Amino acid sequence: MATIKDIAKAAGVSVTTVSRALNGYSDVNEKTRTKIKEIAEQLQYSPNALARSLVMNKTNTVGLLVSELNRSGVKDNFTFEVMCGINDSLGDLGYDLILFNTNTAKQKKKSYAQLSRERQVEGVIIQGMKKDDPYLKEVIDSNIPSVLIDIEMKGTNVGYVTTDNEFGAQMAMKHLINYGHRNIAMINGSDQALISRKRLKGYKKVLKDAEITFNENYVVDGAFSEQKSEEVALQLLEEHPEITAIFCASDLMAMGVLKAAKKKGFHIPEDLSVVGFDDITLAAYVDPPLTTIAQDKYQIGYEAAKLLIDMLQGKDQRRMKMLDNHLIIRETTAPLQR
Amino acid sequence: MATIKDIAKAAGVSVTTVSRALNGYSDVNEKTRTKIKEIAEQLQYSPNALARSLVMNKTNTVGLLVSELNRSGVKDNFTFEVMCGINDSLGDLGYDLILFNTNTAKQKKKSYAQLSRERQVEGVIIQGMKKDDPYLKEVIDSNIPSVLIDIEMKGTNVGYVTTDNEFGAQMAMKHLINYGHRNIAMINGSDQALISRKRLKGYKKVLKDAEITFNENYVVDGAFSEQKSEEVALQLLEEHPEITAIFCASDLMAMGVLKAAKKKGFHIPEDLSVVGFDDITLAAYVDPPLTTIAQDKYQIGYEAAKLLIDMLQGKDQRRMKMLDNHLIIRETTAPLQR
DNA sequence: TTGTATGCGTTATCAG
DNA sequence: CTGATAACGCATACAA
Repeated sequence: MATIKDIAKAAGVSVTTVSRALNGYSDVNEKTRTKIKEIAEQLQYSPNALARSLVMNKTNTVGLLVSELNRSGVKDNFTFEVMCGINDSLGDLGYDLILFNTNTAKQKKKSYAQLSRERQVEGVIIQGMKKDDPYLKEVIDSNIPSVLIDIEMKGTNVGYVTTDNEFGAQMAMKHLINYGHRNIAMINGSDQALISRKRLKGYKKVLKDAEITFNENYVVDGAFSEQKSEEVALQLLEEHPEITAIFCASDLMAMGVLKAAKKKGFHIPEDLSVVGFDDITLAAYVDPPLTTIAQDKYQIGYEAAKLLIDMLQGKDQRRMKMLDNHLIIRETTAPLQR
Repeated sequence: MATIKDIAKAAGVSVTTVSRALNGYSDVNEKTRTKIKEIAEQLQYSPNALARSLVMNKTNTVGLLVSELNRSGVKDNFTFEVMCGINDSLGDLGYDLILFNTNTAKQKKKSYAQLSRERQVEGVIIQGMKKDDPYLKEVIDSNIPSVLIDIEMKGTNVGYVTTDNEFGAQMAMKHLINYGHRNIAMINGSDQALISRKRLKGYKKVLKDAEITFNENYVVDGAFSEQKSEEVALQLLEEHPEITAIFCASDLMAMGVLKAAKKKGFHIPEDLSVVGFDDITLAAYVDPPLTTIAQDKYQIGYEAAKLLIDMLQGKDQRRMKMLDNHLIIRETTAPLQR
């Protein structure tokens, strides 16, 4: 636990000199510097980031706020991959990442600004927050630089990163239309999520372009849940036997549809084509492997961190970043059988 | 950015009094306290954890060091689930978690002790480290309280959390033996991992108990890799057609075996029984669903954090924790066909 | 080129 | 019950 003081004493100089020598200032005798460096090494000195941050008013630390980072939601590795991207990006940029441990109970006790200020983070990346989360308003109102993932909201100090959900949905739908499908249903996530609205928009757009009348009964809410989707899909297929394809706003929901189809004795993809969204790891492993719109989750995280740091440095004025998705054709889609 | 000073000024008292009032000391007039609290609220005050840590010499922060927290290794959610457990546990205990962003290049520049001291963490949890990682020695040598996950090493300030790998392997093997199998192969992970040795030990133990001679040609190295396992399994099944069951030291490797079996036209589980280890999310989704030894990954993380904090508080003398595993029978194992 | 003094925001000691 | 003062480890303006 050697401090700058110990080095100063050992080297017979003042702490000032040590500080400057170690931080590469030019106005220090090279002999002195080498001597100090040697001693520092000997003593296994490493600067106390706390003290430094305190005096410099700069922590080089970013907070990560993940709603409900717990047992649930482990099934899709979305969160984790984003996190890896964030971590790598911050590493490249010389920042550290601190995980905000919070939950609804704690949120009531401490405001967003308090949480952030307490830990003296320079900015925060926020993931998995619902649109109706009370914290969201605080985020916007606070002047803490923040980057939201998949929530398109901007403020003076707030930016976001997302993928092109609308175009992604269009790719999925075009794929189905090209395969001759016309009675295409959609299992969407909750309305609360912006991505749901975007994906619905893409769905409608393609229908319109293909001159297919939009049927609102064809769009049901799967709440981003596998089980819920299984239920609604079962009902949907029951009520509308003419449906030959389903576009799902997430892979997890698509997996629910697959289960529903199996229960009804449907053979996939011959009797029903299914397209998912996300390309979670499971997508390639379910039976049959899922055709889906792949999001580059790692990249989302990487760009989010980059955007945040750019914002901190006043380098980014747009405060948003939209990434491309792409279609992965596996085995849950097939040309329409006549 | 209100500080304790601002409050003191606004309340017309000294900073000392503010500090004590806010920290719940008894020796402060209740009237003064309420007044101070009001002002604090008004000013949206929250204490600067940095300053506090500096003077108290206590950061309430724990570091998490994950080897290669990047794109690779995302396939199994092991790391992530452990992390969730750590996060929750630390939240319960009032600690924060900071992610150490490190890689081999950075490790060369900065020692473990330096890394830890720099960030002033009170302790570190280490996950996914190989036994031959040069950092490991540093961990042991440093006096930084550390908890290793799945590396059974103890030191004055070093403890570990693991699951009962030997017994887990025994359960897997007993299951196969009970099904009548006698020619049971094993695909193990790399020798570098302690868990591999433990699992091998369990494998041998059960063979011995069942009075089956151990055949060293039946044990091959799958390097914890799906692809490598597919290769070695293919060769194994080629050379030893008498084998009717394979115990794999990880689910990922078991998935490789499943692929190999498919290539050979084997029907699972009729022609070959397969047992995995870990119970990663994919295990339930591969075709057919994998019989495996489940580890409670979340719990591993939870206990690791708990152990670390206990160690910090001098509460734990044993410095180790072993968790139970359990067998999950799915559809890759069946009674031996005669 | 080097040293002295000051301050970052907080808590602890001790005197009043 | 309250306040002045020192201290934590470091960086920096200013003086020498």
